[in-house]
Amino acid sequence: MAETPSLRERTRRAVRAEIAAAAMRLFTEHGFDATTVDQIAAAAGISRRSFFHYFGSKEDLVMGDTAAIGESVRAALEARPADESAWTAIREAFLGLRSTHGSVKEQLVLARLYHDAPTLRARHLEKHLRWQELLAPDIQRRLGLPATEAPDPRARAFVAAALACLDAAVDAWAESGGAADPVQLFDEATALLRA
Amino acid sequence: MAETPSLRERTRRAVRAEIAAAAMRLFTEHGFDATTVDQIAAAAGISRRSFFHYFGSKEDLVMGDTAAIGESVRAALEARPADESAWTAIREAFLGLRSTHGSVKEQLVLARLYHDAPTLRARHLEKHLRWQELLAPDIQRRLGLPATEAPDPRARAFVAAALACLDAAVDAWAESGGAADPVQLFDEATALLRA
DNA sequence: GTAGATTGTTGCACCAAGTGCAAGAATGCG
DNA sequence: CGCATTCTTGCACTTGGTGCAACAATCTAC
Repeated sequence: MAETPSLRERTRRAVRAEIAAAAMRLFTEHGFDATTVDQIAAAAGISRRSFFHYFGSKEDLVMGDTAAIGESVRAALEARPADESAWTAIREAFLGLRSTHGSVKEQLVLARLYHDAPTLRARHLEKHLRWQELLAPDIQRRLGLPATEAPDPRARAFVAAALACLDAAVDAWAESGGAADPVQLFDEATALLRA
Repeated sequence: MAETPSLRERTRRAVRAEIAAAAMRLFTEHGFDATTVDQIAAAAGISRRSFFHYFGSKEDLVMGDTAAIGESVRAALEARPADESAWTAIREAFLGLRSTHGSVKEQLVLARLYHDAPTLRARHLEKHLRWQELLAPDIQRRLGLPATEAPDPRARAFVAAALACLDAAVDAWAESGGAADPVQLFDEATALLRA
């Protein structure tokens, strides 16, 4: 099943990983916004132009393939039992996100970056907007709303609210240095919304 | 009460209004992102450099003083009866937003701009992040959560969810061309969250 | 009205993120 | 080995945005 990637593909991935590693080093040291693409390229031993050959933007270094991750969340959501409630289903779909990216330590570093780099925060929120459209149709069904061409605003609001709970939970988890339980934080946040 | 502004202040405001008007004309015609600052400056009969003397950024043309508006929402929220529920209080505080900006027609144009200009959407979401911090303390009290130094993540999630409902409602209202009732849309969205 | 301080306007140079293009170097593959 | 493909790079350009300094306009006090 695992098609062996060509040598070119393998070296390409290796270079990508090297650039990303060099960038993360700089980001954690000087912050995301204070690090320029020129510095990253220099640290990775490539030209500025080549950097943009590997990553479409500085944000891409941190964010990964947001479209693919969004798709995986949608798939996880749609794989939940059809009669499961919207809240439960989206909760379980979100849980799958924990395993997709690197180690817990790396996730903490990323969460910290997201937390204090304004441009990253903005991109993060834009990503959630796209996810909103992606997840809304399934949620719309689970909420008992009739299927429509464009997503029902109520379903969109629901997904956005769930993502807001997720963000708040991850944020609080990052601020606690990894001590708090993000799943519990999420559950508490959603519980309070319904009270 | 109304301190007469100096001549300087009055002309400054007049110029600001002129620039904004010229910009809105270009925005509605070519879109926000496709309109450059140079074009706006040229249309307003000033230099590019002077434009940035009046507005800190292109987004400022559309967004107004976000900090001040956020403050007004916070004030409205805190002015609600102390025993009012979080949902009701924030709903009423949001209602005050309708009267602050121009006519309904202008609001529709703005909502449309927000809807299809990615950079504006991003700024809009960043603005809501700041409002989140602003409104969280009061909501935290209304939710019966103990007061803390940094806002409780549950209160932040609550405010973010309410803002998400507001956004969804305004968005759907704009898409309907002003036909739908945004207040009703908001109420339906929040009701569904609690079900 | 005029002198002087304040404020507004503008051009210039600069930074940072991107993008398109085309030349040249490196490299995988037959 | 040679050829075609791909990688890398430099260069010029766009767009938003900032700091600086010269110059013009205007307000104020005498």
